[in-house]
Amino acid sequence: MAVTTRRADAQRNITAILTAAAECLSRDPAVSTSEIAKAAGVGRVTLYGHFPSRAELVDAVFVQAIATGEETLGQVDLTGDPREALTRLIASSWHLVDQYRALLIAAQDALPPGRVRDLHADPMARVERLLERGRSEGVFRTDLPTSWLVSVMHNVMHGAATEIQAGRITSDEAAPYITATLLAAFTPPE
Amino acid sequence: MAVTTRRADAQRNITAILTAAAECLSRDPAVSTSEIAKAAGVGRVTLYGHFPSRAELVDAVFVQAIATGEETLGQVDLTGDPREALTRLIASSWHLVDQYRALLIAAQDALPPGRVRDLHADPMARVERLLERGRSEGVFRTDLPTSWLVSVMHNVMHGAATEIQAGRITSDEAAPYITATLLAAFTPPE
DNA sequence: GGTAACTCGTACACTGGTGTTCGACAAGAG
DNA sequence: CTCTTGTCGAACACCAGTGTACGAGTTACC
Repeated sequence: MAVTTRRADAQRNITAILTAAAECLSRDPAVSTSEIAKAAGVGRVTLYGHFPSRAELVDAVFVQAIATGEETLGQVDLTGDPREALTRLIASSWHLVDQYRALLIAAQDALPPGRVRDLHADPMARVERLLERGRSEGVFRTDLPTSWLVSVMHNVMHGAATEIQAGRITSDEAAPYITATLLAAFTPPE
Repeated sequence: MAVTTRRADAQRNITAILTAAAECLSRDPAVSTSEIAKAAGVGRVTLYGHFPSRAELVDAVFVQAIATGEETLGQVDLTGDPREALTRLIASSWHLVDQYRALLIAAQDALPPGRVRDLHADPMARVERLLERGRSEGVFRTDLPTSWLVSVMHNVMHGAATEIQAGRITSDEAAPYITATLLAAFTPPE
């Protein structure tokens, strides 16, 4: 986009809308554009002036969320013992999962099918790489496909987010629970 | 409800609506009442004659689904080695989870909060009982709360349903994958 | 066969969202 | 200072769903 030609206040509003949308969508995946505009301190018309449709706004927010998530995850040390690396990765990523839970739902029913998965490609690849390494070193099981293990990790983390929201576990317990569960699940049988 | 006073054709329509709704909601959690009525071969007005609102219809369908599920699960032999009992339980329940996936979503955003969980109490208790027994026999881990283990089981099964729908695993692979994963995850550490 | 129960289609009122149009106004860029 | 760019609120058209009202027609039950 020709951001350079944009006037300063326009640019300011765009980022205001983006951050407001991120916050609103993370609370309620079905927020109306009106509420997002209001939260951004901007008229609804202005919002539509920058984002042609609700879907494109959600997409932009989602892309941004993935980007900042990637930044965090990129700093995690994935070298050394794969089990310890996985522990570190869980500690960082489960928080993101918890945070962007509702946003993911919003993306899933506002964006065309496949789009969500495409944007998840990078973070997914990171997990896959670590799991593959662990498998080749005999630390993680190889009797199940890597994609399945990734799915299990994903779902257990989401489950933890649900449990927290329901008040059945605390935020502090989540990471250790997830770690204990996944390390056991990924250990080779016998 | 005074089913006895109902005329025969009315009773027929009610069950037709119920089964049609079950099928439609299992495909798309957001189907309109019009489509359900159409699928049941009934006018929309007739539907509203029997179910005062969409929510009550969804509730009725959900109650029915739970009931038939309970019937299936009730026949599973949960005695003997807890690990083998769990394997049998997974074989029966994961299919139900897969089948009623969309219906659950429909229930979650049409029914008052807590209602879904209330109706799940029985199937949940069955799982808990088995896990508790396994724990007391030293076969399942006790370093994590039972409720967490139930949650993990739930989420892994739902994940499998997602993977199937995405075409990444086949229907046949699901049960063995889930079993292998959960048995490992539930095994006491060390 | 009469009657009460039920069904049907059409039509309507209502709700809550999306996206657009208009014209007046404000603010940044050069 | 001027002109372009952007903003604003109000209004509008539109869509899709829910739930209701009516009146004519049909079906089961006794």
